[in-house]
Amino acid sequence: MVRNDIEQAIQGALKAMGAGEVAFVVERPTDMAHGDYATNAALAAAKILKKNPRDVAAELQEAVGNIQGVEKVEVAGAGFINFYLSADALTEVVQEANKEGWGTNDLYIGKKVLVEYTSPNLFKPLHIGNLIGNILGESIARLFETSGADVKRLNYPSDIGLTIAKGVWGLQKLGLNPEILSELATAYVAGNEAYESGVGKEAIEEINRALYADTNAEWSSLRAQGIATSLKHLHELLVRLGTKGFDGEFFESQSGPIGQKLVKENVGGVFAESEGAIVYHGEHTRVFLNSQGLPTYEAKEVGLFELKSGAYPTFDISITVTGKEQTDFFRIVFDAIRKLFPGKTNGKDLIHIPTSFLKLTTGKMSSRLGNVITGESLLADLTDAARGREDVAVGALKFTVLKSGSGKDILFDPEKSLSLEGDSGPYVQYALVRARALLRKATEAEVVQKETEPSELERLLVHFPDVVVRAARDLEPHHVVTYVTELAAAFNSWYAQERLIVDGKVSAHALALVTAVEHTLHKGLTVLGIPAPEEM
RNA sequence: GCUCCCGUAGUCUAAUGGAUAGAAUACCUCCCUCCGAAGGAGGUGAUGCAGGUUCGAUUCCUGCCGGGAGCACCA
Repeated sequence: MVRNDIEQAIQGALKAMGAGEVAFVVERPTDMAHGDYATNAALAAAKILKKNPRDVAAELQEAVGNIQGVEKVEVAGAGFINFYLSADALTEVVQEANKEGWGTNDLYIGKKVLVEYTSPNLFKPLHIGNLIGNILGESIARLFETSGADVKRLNYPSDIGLTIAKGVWGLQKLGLNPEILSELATAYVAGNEAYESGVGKEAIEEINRALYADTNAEWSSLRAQGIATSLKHLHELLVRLGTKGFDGEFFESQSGPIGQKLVKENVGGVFAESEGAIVYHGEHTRVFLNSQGLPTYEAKEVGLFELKSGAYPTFDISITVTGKEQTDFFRIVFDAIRKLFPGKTNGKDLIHIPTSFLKLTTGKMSSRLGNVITGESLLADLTDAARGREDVAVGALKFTVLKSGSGKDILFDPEKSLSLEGDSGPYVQYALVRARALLRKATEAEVVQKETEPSELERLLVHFPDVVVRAARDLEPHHVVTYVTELAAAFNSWYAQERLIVDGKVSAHALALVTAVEHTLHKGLTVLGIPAPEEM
């Protein structure tokens, strides 16, 4: 790539000038008028060399000499050096963009990465928060894959505990069918109300204990049937969202006992007893086993790590995607896990990626089911808005979730928040569909060689691989969203001004260009997990 | 109270310490006899406040104001 050549030329020139240690970047300028690449090397070196930045820039400009693929080097502004690619180099980029490996990189080559996401409670209806985690996690997994990693997708559903007991209570009390999802939801709501109001509290706690101990065949059976129904539904919904299947599923009913045992064995070491509970004294104290000796969420994470590292002992990076309110929790729990498993965690990254809250605009919610919007109903409403196209609806939802940095709150107005116009999934999908329609038409046209001026499109395409690398490095899919939106806008603008097919003839270069745009939009959407429709 | 996160056009949002803070939406003009108008061209409009570091600050530091989250037996 030309960028690497530029970097090396600058590095060499700096060295010759006695400023070899200076840190500099070669990046895309904010404005295309400033060229295809720009560097701050002169600005950075000026201080060390005790010279005027513009003079240093002029010297550097001289020293870098000719670089293959660079047509023009200019000094601008306070001391920036701008590089303009030659028409040949841009043509080469278009050729590159049409190859299979376009947009892939080797940032995580040879790394094994575990991405845990979605992780719902199996007796509660899947809500928007679960969807957000799934959407972000899937995109993170794809970013790793496109950067060379061996990715394992993991799901960690909650299949035991008070919530499950509430559902089982409701199923039994109301005589509902655990094989029907809506009845499962009704059972949970009823159980939750009974628990909150106090009338069913004792009965539900009894069920909870019996489920843990597996001492009541009827209750255990209701639980098992409910879990099976819920899991089946989950997997079906995730297919509709475009999530690749999970490589592994670990359940809380497994992690609990394992974590309990591990914590118990390390009292006096990593853990300590305090007020009858077993705690970890980290940045602040957290309870791992409650005073009845039962594992808390913390201990279950310990058990989960044992399960994960047992199934994938050679992992390099372990990602957990959950709500951002758990950020502090994971800081301490990961700390405890490192102390408990020094050998298994040495040299490995344990990373928590926080998902944003979806803030619901008030007032509109009372007419809906309870006070949550289910993933199901959201998708249905969006599909209606998208004229019956679920792939467009999924695109709109995913785009909205992924377009801003992770952890930032999303304001969600069910009536209008998920726009299908402007900065949106459908906008990008539409540009792609247009490009594809054009390419279909062009198959009937005669291809001719014709001189064409390089357009803004080529100059945008250049940066796609760098954008993917940055997104993968920062674990921030929104960089890709921003880029893909920009490319779609540039293509729509091009489309309004230019004609690809004139009198049954197409220029070979223009055809390659449109193909490259199509390919790049497709790759970009794919890495985000957004559907790329043929027509709409 | 302690800790962490966040304040950018009316709204939503981008900017890896860099050039004239970039989009979208809403609002106001235009553009479908022409490869798909879920589109295109143009216009109005923004860094909470006060200091500091730097050649250069939306970005880093300090204080204040405003919002959110977490802080012992829930997950």
